[in-house]
Amino acid sequence: MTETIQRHFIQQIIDADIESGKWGPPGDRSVITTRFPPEPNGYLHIGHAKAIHISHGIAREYGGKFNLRFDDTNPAKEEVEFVESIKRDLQWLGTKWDGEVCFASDYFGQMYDWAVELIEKELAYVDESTPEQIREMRGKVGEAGTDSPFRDRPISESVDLFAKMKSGEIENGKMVLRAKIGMDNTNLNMRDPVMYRVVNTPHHRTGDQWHIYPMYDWAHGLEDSIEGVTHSLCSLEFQDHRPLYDWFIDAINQGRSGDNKIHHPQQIEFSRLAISYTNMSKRYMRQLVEENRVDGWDDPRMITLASFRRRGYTPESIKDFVTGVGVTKFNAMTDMGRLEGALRDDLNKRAPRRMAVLDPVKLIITNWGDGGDVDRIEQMDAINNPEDDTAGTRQIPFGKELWIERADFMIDPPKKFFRLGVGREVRLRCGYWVKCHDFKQDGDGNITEVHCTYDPNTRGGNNPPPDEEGKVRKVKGTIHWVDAHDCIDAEVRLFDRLYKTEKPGKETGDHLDDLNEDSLEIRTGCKLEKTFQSVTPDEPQWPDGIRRFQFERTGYFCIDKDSADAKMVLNRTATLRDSWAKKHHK
RNA sequence: GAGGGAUUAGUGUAAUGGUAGCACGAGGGUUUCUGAUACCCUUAGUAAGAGUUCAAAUCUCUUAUCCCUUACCA
Repeated sequence: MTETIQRHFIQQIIDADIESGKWGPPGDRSVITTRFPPEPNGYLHIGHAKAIHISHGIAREYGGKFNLRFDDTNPAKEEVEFVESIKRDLQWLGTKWDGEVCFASDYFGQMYDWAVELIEKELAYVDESTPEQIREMRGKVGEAGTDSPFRDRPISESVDLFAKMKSGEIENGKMVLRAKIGMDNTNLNMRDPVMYRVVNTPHHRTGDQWHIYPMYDWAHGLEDSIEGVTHSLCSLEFQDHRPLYDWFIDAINQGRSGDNKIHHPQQIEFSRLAISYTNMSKRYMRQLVEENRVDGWDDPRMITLASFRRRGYTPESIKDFVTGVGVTKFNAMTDMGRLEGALRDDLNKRAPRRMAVLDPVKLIITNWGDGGDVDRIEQMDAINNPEDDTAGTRQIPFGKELWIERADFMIDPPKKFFRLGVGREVRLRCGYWVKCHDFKQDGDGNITEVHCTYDPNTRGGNNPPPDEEGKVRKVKGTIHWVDAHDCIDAEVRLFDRLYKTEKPGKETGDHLDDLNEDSLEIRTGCKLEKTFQSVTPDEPQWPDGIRRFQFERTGYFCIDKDSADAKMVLNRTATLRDSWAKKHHK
């Protein structure tokens, strides 16, 4: 059987480029250069992870280069905090950029010179119209715009005014530099687009050195060109900008020849990531943070990379997920469940097992003290991870009184309920088999105690020996537990989706209308096995330092940054799949 | 009312004129000291119509639907 390696459409374009020698000697793969160009105006989210993965993956695959470049062309919205968080997130993902971090602001001088060149070639002019007038003159879809009265001003006048804009003599909004392309273009982006505007705001890197800042369309292709990017990969909404991207580079190259021509990268667009029950809008996220509807940019319910990290997601699972969604031009809606699936796949293999009771009820073994040793504590062997032979074992205490999960006992259980009820027997994971004979309730009918007897022949969860007739007693269910006198109290945070609709904000236009008010449940008084914190030398370490566990039968958890020695705080990363619950919700 | 993209099982994604596959989901089963995991089985698709061709998911045309574009944001 021949294995066909599937190539997505961008890889196919690059394969063809390499064969034809478009960027260098035919067959030379190392010329391929990509970049990730975030604006430092917010935190990276899972959608960025897709973009990073595509561009970075291509550079690595071809043995080329991958740049991290901050597109810091708007000082009004950008902050150093975001530069730092973006670098941190990239490092967490395991994405290594080549060379030094790049900044668009490092190219401001070069861009300015090129802009002057365009003015001198009569391809750009300074416009003193107001923003409103410019919008008016741009026209509408389907009808042509009108020329600005400043469109044909003398070159020298534009050169002088542009210099004044640069030196800070002009107020915000009074003047812009525009490209002279044509006001009747069917593509509105091409109707004499603004190249520079005046922004008299200090820049987080260049301070007050500049008073004009380049617009995205003018800047982006030049940044790519300067860095020798071959394939400038971006999302679908930039398709209409590609003609402009090309126009600006062609305009600079107009009148140049040979080696004087600047490098002309190729922009290719792919569809951005969309996940049900979330919204990738930075504006929405910012609003949630600023209005304190969540606990900061790394609130575990958000979809920033920082929030996934805090919630306990692994970088590997995020990479697996974005790999799985593929690279196309189709506006796909990816099911949230796929992300959880990728997480479970990874954590199932790696997360050490522990026992924890989230909603505790006391279980009392009434025959425990029959030999007069009521306070006896036995140490039970427990396998740290059945999926990982190298993870070793640990010992956990077992005594007369245990905590079990409230949901594991029913007064009047249905036939298929494989847990406790009066007259039913279950296996306590790594412990003994216990049979229930009684229970206690408080005045409100809540269960307060479950009374059982244990079978000494079933230690360590093993099956008891066959009876005289050779029949082996069996038990259908296994439940988890924690020794009541030797355990740790903890706060556990359970998360549900932040939004209750598939496309937040779609219906009313305001995403806040779709906010799930019950997205956070804080449980206190949860009981963790005493040994939960002690990592045995056999157990794997997490490279990012986040401690992750599987609490058997309840899900994956990690230690939150709010934890202190006196108060343990855990986040539930994800539940385990639960076919029992699924069946009974129907 | 313009321009630019897109449309393949429920979802996502392959097949680039020559057998429509894969993954997830869903349903069922086996195994099991986690109702987890693992394994097995089942499930269902080329948006509609026309044309070119020996042959069309693939090329052409028409229609439908969805997304993007009317910032001195990126």
